[in-house]
Amino acid sequence: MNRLRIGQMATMNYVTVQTLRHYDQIGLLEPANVDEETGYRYYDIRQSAKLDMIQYLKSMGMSLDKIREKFDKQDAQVIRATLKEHQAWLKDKIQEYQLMHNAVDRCIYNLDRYLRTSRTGKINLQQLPERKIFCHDSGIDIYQHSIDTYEVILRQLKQQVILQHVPMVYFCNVGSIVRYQDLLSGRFVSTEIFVFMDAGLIPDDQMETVPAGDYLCAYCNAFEEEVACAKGMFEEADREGYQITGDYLCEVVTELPLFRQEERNMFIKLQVRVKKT
Amino acid sequence: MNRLRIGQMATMNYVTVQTLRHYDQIGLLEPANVDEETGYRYYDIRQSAKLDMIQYLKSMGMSLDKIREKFDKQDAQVIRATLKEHQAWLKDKIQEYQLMHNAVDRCIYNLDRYLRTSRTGKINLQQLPERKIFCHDSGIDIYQHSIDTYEVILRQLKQQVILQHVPMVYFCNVGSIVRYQDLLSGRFVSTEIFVFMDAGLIPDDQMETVPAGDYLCAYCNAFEEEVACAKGMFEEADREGYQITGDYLCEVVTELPLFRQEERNMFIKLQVRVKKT
DNA sequence: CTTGACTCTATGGTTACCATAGACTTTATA
DNA sequence: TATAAAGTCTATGGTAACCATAGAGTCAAG
Repeated sequence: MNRLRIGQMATMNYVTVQTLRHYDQIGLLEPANVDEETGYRYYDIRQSAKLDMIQYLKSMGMSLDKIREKFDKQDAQVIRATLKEHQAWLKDKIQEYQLMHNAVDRCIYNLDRYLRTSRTGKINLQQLPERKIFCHDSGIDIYQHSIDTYEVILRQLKQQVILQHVPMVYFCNVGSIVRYQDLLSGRFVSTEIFVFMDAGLIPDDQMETVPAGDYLCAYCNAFEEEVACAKGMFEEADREGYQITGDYLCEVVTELPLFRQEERNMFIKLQVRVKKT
Repeated sequence: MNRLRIGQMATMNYVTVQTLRHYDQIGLLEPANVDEETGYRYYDIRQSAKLDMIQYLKSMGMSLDKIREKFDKQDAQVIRATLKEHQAWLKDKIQEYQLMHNAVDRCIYNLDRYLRTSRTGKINLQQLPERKIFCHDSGIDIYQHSIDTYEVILRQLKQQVILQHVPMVYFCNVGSIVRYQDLLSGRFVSTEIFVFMDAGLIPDDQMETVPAGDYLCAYCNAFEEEVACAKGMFEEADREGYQITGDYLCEVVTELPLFRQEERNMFIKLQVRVKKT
């Protein structure tokens, strides 16, 4: 029982022959003895204990390198510390994947909204919850410039977002803002763009709050249609007796360079906070 | 603005030059044009949109291959389906890591128990919760054989466990069982070994339930000490007026081939259900 | 015209193996 | 005992998403 050939050792432990050879090569688990002439590896069944341990640690997500380190250092306290460390790493991983999962959720939600609303430009009233945004002021009015300039400003925002260690998943939900003051005085200008964020992602004082409330909303399919569509929305507000009470937001709901290749293809949602007069 | 060199494109988008070159090589994002003579890549800033999308999908955990597929097929429904599929994959991942996290938890708990109890052989009464086990009957009495035979039987259990698609993390918490009937008739024999499992891992009828209740427990450090230690425990039960009411379990709490290399080094917990007479 | 910054291709590295080829060894069968 | 079949050996190249490096060529400014 203590001269198992590699194939026997492998089948007994439900691993492949290559795996055992690999562990030998990296010095993680060396056969009990090796025939010098033929190079044949012979294992002792008691080495299964170490192999079990390897598989056990591996199934906790530990790398073979780390596992070997553990076998090298034989101090229980050091091992405990490594386990703690590894546990923290796993917790991070879980959070990371959770975040991804949420992102996919949002993506599907947005895609569905796009598929449903697709080509309509209808104006409607929506009750929207409080939202958090992270703003970037470029000092340049995007309505005075082409899409190229918009791209450059977006790059600036992207850098800001990455510097804040916010994952890229959030970057799909950006927008621009026209301030209430400017609206009142008839200036449709926007030098600020933003990205929607979840609370807790970055310090609160870095974020701005968009209040909950009634919003007049409209969807449109292209950057170029926005101004006309917004104008229509403001007229509708007037007709229906709504009074504008806050900033105007242009939210990029979903953008699919999937369809029209190589260029931004935006589905945007215009929104402005109102109250019934 | 539409003849950005690779370095400019890279810095604007917070990616490395190599990454862009890599995306070009695999045909995921090709530069707007390439100088045929020098091979220099020139990008258009509007290609940032596609790059954003790539980074966005990547941050959802999608592989570049899958992303490219998405760009190839341009059907929104197909994309939706892929997203759903990816979401399910992420959910699996999260569960997987959660399982790993629990495993590390248990491992640390066991290690601590080992470090605290280390060399004592004291007998004490513990209230233990209900537990689930997965049994394997080899037909061979492990107390009649050496550690080598025990290893072979463990390999059989391991195969059973793997065939049930139970992750290896569970395999660190095994044990052997002496049935109540055998105890009563004075036969200290064990042909069955088992692994502790969580409810829901495999169909309920594949698992056996170890009832909650009062257990007389003792720890010991080696396979060879078990029988003597168990005998001491039964005598103690007699003296203290406890009546044995169920199976005897020998649980391998933690085993650290970390310390004594190449061989199983067990820390085991003996336990038998009792009631006060 | 030179210098320094930039870019090019090609190669080897990362993890934990799997797959394959071509040569050799062991075991089982005829 | 000869041969066939199965097992084993080393060496190489592949996986994913890049990073690092070497050595050669290119570009823009002074």
